[in-house]
Amino acid sequence: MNIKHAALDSGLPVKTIRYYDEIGLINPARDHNGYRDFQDSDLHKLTFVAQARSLGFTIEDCRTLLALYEDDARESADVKRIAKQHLTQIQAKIAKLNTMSDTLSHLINECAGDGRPDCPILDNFGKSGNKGNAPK
Amino acid sequence: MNIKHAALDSGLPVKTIRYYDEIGLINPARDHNGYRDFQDSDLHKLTFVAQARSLGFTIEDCRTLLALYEDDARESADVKRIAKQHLTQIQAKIAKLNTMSDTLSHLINECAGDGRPDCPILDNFGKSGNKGNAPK
DNA sequence: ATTGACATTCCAGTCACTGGAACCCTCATG
DNA sequence: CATGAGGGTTCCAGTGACTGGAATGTCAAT
Repeated sequence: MNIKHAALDSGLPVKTIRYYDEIGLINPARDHNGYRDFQDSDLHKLTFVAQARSLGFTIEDCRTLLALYEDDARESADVKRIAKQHLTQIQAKIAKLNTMSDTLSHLINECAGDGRPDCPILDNFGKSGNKGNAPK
Repeated sequence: MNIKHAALDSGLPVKTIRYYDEIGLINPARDHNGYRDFQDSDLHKLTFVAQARSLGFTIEDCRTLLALYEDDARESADVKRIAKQHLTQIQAKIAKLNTMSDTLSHLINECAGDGRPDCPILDNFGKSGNKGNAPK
């Protein structure tokens, strides 16, 4: 099966599949002409990674998860731990975005949005308010 | 005022301030020795950008917003429009993350997380489920 | 022989920094 | 006066996960 077919089947762009090959997530066979030749097992891996990526797992997580997927002696606890960690990160992101959304919504509501220069949004940005930030 | 002081005052890392100079967000004066010398106006800009960035605005948005901030003839409608667009993007991200969170929570709940290999999380990843994805 | 649709590799760019190397300046101390 | 600490400077490379483009190769059909 050629790469275009693999792309259509997995739902991934051709470029991305080549990239996954380059970083060693997959390792499809090659034809006499150097073209990649995808087997069902390669397709499964691509689908797997596509699913994991769509849930926001990093490539490195995908690598680990793929290894577990192929390991008959795996313990589901390992998978669950990775998933839980990732969920925590997602929820942290959501919390941060919700804070942003709230602040921004409030400012937008206050802003007349007309032809005059007065603007609570800009006013707010001009006032520090984040002095406590640790610059690391 | 030296860069370290500007960093403490603005809550931004020194490196980031140099970067903002490099990309032309700020343009502080220089001493005889080549050191940056920050005025109050530079500090205001840094604080402004720090605030906008903390709400997730891109650097390019910050550039536009800074220009509006300094434009006495601005129209608040311009600011509001940018803010609204950004809010929409934030909310789209939140929606996507919520979907991820829901799916992942569900899978985690189903997973025993013990020493056995059976794992609904991996099972789910192995099953396409995203055939409809447009690879672009 | 040429066209078109495939495929390949390699290089550069994205975004907003961040780390590190190599070096300069200034002041206080021994 | 040499040295060291603690500022500053520039430039280069790396991050994550692709994405775009150029230059080139392959294959079947016209």
